[in-house]
Amino acid sequence: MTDVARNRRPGPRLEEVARAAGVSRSTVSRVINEEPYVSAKARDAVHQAILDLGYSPNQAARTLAGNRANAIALVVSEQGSRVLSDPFFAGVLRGVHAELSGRRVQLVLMMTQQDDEQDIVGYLAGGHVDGVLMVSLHGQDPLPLKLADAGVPIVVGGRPLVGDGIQYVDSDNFNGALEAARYLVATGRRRIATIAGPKDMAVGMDRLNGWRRGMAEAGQPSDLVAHSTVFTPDGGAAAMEDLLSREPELDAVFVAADIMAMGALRVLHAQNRRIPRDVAVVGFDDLMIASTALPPLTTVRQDVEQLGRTMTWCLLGQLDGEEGLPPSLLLPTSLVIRASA
Amino acid sequence: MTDVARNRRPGPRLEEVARAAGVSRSTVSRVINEEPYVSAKARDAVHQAILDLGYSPNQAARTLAGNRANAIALVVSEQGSRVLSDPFFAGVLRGVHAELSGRRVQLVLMMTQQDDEQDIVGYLAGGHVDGVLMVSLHGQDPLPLKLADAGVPIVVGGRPLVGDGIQYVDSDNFNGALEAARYLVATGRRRIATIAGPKDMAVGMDRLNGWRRGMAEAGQPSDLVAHSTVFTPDGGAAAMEDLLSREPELDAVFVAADIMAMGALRVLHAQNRRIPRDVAVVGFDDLMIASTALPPLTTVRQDVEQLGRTMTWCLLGQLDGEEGLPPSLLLPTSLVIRASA
DNA sequence: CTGAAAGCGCTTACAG
DNA sequence: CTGAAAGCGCTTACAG
Repeated sequence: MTDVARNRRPGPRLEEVARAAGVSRSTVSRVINEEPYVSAKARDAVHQAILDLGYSPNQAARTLAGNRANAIALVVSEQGSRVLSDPFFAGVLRGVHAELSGRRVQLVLMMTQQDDEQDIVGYLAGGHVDGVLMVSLHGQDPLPLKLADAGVPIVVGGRPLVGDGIQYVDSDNFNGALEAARYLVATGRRRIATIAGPKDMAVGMDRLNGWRRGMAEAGQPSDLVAHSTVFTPDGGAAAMEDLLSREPELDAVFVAADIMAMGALRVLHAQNRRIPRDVAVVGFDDLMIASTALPPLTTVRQDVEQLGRTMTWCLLGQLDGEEGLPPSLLLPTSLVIRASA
Repeated sequence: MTDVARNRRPGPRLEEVARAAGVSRSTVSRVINEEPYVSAKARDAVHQAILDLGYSPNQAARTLAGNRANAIALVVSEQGSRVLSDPFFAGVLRGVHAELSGRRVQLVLMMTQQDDEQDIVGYLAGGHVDGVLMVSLHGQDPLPLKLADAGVPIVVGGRPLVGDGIQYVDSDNFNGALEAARYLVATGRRRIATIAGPKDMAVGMDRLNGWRRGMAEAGQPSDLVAHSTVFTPDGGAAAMEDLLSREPELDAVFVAADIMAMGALRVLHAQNRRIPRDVAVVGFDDLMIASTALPPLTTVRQDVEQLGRTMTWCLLGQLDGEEGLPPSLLLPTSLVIRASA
């Protein structure tokens, strides 16, 4: 292991602050932890001493004595480290950080590998963090359940496919897709297809089911479904080709992710279909690339940063023992109408 | 503050492991820390006990007793939280994580706000982490220097403009730009412009100076410089318009960032310049968008993940007190030739 | 509202 | 190679 060098901290200790303020260590501790029942006089003296001495409490000692880590982990369950470039992850991270700012809670970032899941559970259950935020890319991940079983407070981003009691926050993928489907129907489309995501991810299934519901409502067939196993432009392109060969007359496609929509647009262009005149295209996510696409993509926006924020306050709420927290939360989406549909 | 709930860890302690293995706590500690001078017999007994009991050491206690945090911080100095979506940051993070994996060192992510710099220095100098990795987006940031002064081991990603003794790792921006300039000269371009980055960022100046050197070598003028204050498509577009109005006859442009090159391409297309026939375009970074641009962008690739990895082993080396570490490091770039030049 | 004292779970000289 | 004991810097009942 890395034998991290000794790191002598020369700063003042609680003891010195107490002496400078003319109070006991207990009182200094109370002031630092913003506990009630400290006289204004004592509080002021302590604050002044802290300022004068440039005191910064030792977190390890606080954790050890207080049995509380003042840190939460953001665990990214990944099958390759490319997740980090994913706009979804970046957005969540932004939200988590925003929600944490101003609170004295540190964020520890962990990425799971295939092999070290045992270690991870041990570490996270070992009290090194107070709770866990997890974004699970494949819905079947057993980690959330294991952690919950081990008594670790956890909130998952994106509906997990396994684990009933686990609190999660997700975008309302079903209703987002339903709204997209209704919009296509309302604008006169009569042969509407969909490019769906992987079947083992809740996000994929929820969006597909929303679209299906929309078709059913309108009395339209819902046979034109092509699944892509990956959220990539190429996956979208292959699915689009498949759909076109099965039904050359299709006049609309709901693509369950903007990134796949890029591939679908490419194929439609290559086959000289005019967008939206011949084929209307609606995406999902509202990534940056949606607005710069040709033509600019009509899409269902999800607020990923809000997802991160919501996950964070849910977890902090759990930790604070707040009452009346919802078991899970669905965040609204909104249809952003541009030129492609 | 967030009063993070008590988190009773029910797991076994060192004490129990020692009892189960029939040795003293000291010996267990030595085994865990992989110290020499432990008999094979004792070692095996301890390992077995750890396994049987599912023991996971308490980090806070280790940190407190050992005066070592077993954690490093990745500090992102930001003026707005959009950094997180930046491919540069994502790449660095990926590299840091890759290099850390397998070592028992945690990564704590921190983002600085304008107002809390005092706190940050206090925290980081307070022994909560053993060292700091920092990606500083504006070169003038005083934080690296303050941390170094406070005795905190630090490695900066991207050459800082202030602070002499600070170890940094950067891509070789100067030589990358020089290679781009030479390529344009070699392919017969006679009126070569550049879109440079902000003057207060080392990355901007280094790439500009590399281009200048290339012009000087070829005996070509280096007057066609347009600075953009931001690395955005719009910034690149404005600079391109400026250049075109100053010199309608220009036949090449080296753009100091792919993201700005997108804007430059847009303007060139709008003015009906054929690329590369009328105007050759070379970018820098080799982002994803470079290969999907129209036409695919010839660009200087920098390996951002490698940057993150290198920063990390430099820091770990510092912490381990390794000898012969380079004061700073420049990573090679490479010209990726596509269709735009 | 305040202080003395015990204790959190480890590491590390020290002595053997 | 091993163990007994001190100590890391806090928090928290407990008693006042």
